[in-house]
Amino acid sequence: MTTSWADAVAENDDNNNNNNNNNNNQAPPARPTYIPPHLRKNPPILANPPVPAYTAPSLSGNRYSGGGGGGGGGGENFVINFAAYEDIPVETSGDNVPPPVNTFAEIDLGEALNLNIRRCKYVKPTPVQRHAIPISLGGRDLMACAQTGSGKTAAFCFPIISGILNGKYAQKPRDMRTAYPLALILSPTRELSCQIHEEAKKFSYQTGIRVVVAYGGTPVREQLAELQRGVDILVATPGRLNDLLERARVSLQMIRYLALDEADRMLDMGFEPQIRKIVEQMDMPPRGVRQTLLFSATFPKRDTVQRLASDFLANYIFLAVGRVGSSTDLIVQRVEFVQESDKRSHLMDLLHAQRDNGSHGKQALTLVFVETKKGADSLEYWLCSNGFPATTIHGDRSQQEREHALRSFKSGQTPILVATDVAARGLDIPHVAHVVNFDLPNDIDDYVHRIGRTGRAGNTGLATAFFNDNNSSISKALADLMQESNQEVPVWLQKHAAIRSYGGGGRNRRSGGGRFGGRDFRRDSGFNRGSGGADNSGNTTSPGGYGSGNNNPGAPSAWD
DNA sequence: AAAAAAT
Repeated sequence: MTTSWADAVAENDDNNNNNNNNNNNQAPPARPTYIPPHLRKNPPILANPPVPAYTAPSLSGNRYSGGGGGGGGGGENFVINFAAYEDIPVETSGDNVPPPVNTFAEIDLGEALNLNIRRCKYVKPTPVQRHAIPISLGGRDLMACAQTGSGKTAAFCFPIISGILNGKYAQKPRDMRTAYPLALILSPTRELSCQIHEEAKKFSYQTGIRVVVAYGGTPVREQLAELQRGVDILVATPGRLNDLLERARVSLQMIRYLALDEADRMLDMGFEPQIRKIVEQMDMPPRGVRQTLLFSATFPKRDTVQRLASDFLANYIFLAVGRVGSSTDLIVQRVEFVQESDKRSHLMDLLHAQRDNGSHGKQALTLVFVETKKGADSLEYWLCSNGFPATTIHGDRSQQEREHALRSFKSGQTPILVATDVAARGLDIPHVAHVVNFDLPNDIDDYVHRIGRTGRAGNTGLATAFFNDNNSSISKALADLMQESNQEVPVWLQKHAAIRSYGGGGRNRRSGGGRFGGRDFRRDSGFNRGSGGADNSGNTTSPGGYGSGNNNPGAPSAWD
């Protein structure tokens, strides 16, 4: 796997972190004599490391670090088609929304962070970054909707890092056993936490800020050791964090920043109690005292947003970044009517055809989504025994197996990955040529997430769905979505959808029906809208927003 | 109903 410059230094850094121990050797919460992390470490801040070739700012390309998931792999850089998102619809609402910026230079993120941004070859902020960073730097709470890969991680990491570097916080309690992070980033899957951790480490390089990750499925010992060396930013999944909190190995009383990634998913049934326990029932400072940033890849349902916002946020700003209509062309979506019993042989046909079309002897990466963990295992077995090298990732596999499967897939060693929805969100897997929805999800947002694993970063992608009568709940939403993204909708699907919609059956429409607009439910406050954020003139739109053929904001995007 | 997440 490609090892980026930042990965290499990050590893070196691990051997050096005993420099940083004074993190915890400090007196109980008092006021100001806090030593910012970048001063703890006896500078020379950023003296040695070579700044790799720095591409001059360009309007057409923004280099991206692909964020190595699964413990360091995949840090491939890829280029995002920037022109495609100059015209992305953006909505903000709330009191006194700070105006967006057009360049990183306009924001004072500090020298160290600026240098790291250049090292990561981030040339120009993405739309979500242009809006979210000034809002966060302004100390405001934020609810942001933007798809993964749109630069969300940086959008919440930059202000957190900058805030910690500039902050004058009370000293951390002196405590040998307990770690006192200043920022907490929660995410719903282990692999996603890994990915965020990797990125946050790159952004924090040589700032003295310590980023530690904690997630389950792996021995707790090493994570405890890392925590004891000191932690400023803790990235975690809820289960393991709760465990650490109960053991009093982590205290949240110093938390200044709380970020929830995939916030809508985090409040799913089953997750919510864990999150609430962490946020409301431990020792975390209340909302308004800490700064809270919620990021969601899809537009959360109305009641979810309201609950989230009213419980976790204080005087927040709502930000929604639309999807790129034009990039939809990069994903060709097909739907085929396949009976349950024919699915396997049909998949086989697809894979054969793909192999015959041959991308230069190398089989293109194919990601196959199924509904159940059991189904994933049995399909993997069947594929393997039929001569198609496949592996699988789902929640019943050990963490080791999961990470191995991901690596093996990414490297092309096993070019077919059978996955449950654990892999649908957030995970950055470059070079997926084909996404097969072997089993369609019930929720159209999950479909959008899944197909978004392909067609990334300017590559074309193919998404094939197997549809049968078990999927009628999604037919209307699927047909609408395909229509919106200029795909060919089979007549049989249109008919199916028409039956569903007759008499108000279209309940499972894209969450939030009118998609853009009307999603900040504090209708009484100001409502701004800007196209690409160039102007943030405070225009008031009627709820429903982008009705007038603007640019197809409901379509899925390739750069999700 | 399924998936994810602590041991």
